[in-house]
Amino acid sequence: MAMTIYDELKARGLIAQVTDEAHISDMINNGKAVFYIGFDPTADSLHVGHFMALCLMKRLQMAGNKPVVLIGGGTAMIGDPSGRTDMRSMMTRETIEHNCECFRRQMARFIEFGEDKAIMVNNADWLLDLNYIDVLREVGACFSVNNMLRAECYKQRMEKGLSFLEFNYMIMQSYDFYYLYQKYGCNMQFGGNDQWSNMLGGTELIRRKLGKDAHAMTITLLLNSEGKKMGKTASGAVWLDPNKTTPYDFYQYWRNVDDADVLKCIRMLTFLPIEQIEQMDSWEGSQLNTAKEILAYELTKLVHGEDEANKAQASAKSLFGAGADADIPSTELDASDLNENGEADIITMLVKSGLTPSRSEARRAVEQGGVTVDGEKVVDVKATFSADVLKNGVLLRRGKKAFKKVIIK
RNA sequence: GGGGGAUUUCCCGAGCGGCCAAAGGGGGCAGACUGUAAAUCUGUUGUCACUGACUUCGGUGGUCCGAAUCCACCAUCCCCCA
Repeated sequence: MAMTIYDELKARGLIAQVTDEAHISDMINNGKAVFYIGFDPTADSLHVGHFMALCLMKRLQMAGNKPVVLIGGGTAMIGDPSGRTDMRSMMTRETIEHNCECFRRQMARFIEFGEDKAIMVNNADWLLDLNYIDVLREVGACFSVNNMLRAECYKQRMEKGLSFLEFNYMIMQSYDFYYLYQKYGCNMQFGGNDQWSNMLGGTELIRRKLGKDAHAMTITLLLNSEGKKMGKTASGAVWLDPNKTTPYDFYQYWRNVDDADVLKCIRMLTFLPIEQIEQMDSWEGSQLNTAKEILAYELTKLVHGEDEANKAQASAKSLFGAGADADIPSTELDASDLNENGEADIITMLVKSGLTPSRSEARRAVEQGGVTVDGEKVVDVKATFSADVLKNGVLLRRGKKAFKKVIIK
């Protein structure tokens, strides 16, 4: 007989903490859960962490449960201090609203919304109108500051200082759960592992105010073998928005994960059947390269669609191995980029193509032998290429992994 | 409200009034080695018109031939007392 959804989540290593395992597995296995996950619109695109949560929603929705997507238009006004060492900069209302809108659009790709399907709510709709004194009397009385201070999520901040504003985040999140429980019969909350104490605040509030049981479950954070959050690069998060992280870069991010992390990623992020994943478990050495390819392809397909996944894979293959020229992102130069002899110099090409952020860095890259044009290493910083050569486009490569086709109009 | 301390390049962190574009570490980038991995070793890491010039050390003024280093004021943060 088929694996239950709860067992599958567990086998994939997605479940971190639960309030009551027996009860929760019964609910979600039998489609009795109305669950919510909150997303604070702190940026104008979702990232990999959100993606995991969305996948979880999708899995549970497929098992007959009802998802409630909560956009934190109200809580974003406060800022969640969990796991942070400093205060978030305050966002304006306009930014928050803009971000909410971006989230909404992206989510629609993953989750089915509509009658009897998933619903989306924004806590700005109820939090913004709250009256301070009423809230204090109604829910403030249910929270023990002593307990809150003991919560793990505030620990780090106790060292550096925690503003009263942020201290209230937990109360607002708890209030959300309380509100959704009453309005939509939402009986369960899911979230990242770092949300555990905030989530328990909600179940506790519901118990105190209504005498009812509500449940919480957290998703394991996707950490790499060094214990750092995955989905981050030196230049920031790996976004789901193709304008912020191109499908090719997205593909490459996963294509390049450490050996030690591939299987974990496949297990936690893809929808490949678990039996198939078990087989890969025994792979080792360079065989893992295939696993990485699968991971990168599957995820790109989920996020950007099959066409983009194929394109990204084709580009990668043609650049790294043998293979025909495929879609490689290109940069066009125009006459103003040429010198008086009608030639473009290598430094300009590197900067214009975005392969290098400054001319100094471009110079260094060349000096260190990290630049090739059509496979030929460029050693001279002053090297130039004539318009004739560039007319057909050349493949400019910086290091092993950064490429651009450069064409002159 | 009172007292004390801090603010340095992507991050942490050193920095004597001239030898400071600023030690060291982390991270990044590039090279070698590889499997588009890890580990290791090497180089590099403000900008540009690059054997030189220019702009940086919370902000604004000042002292001085000369300031990241001294003074004044402002801002922000931390700690202790209330």
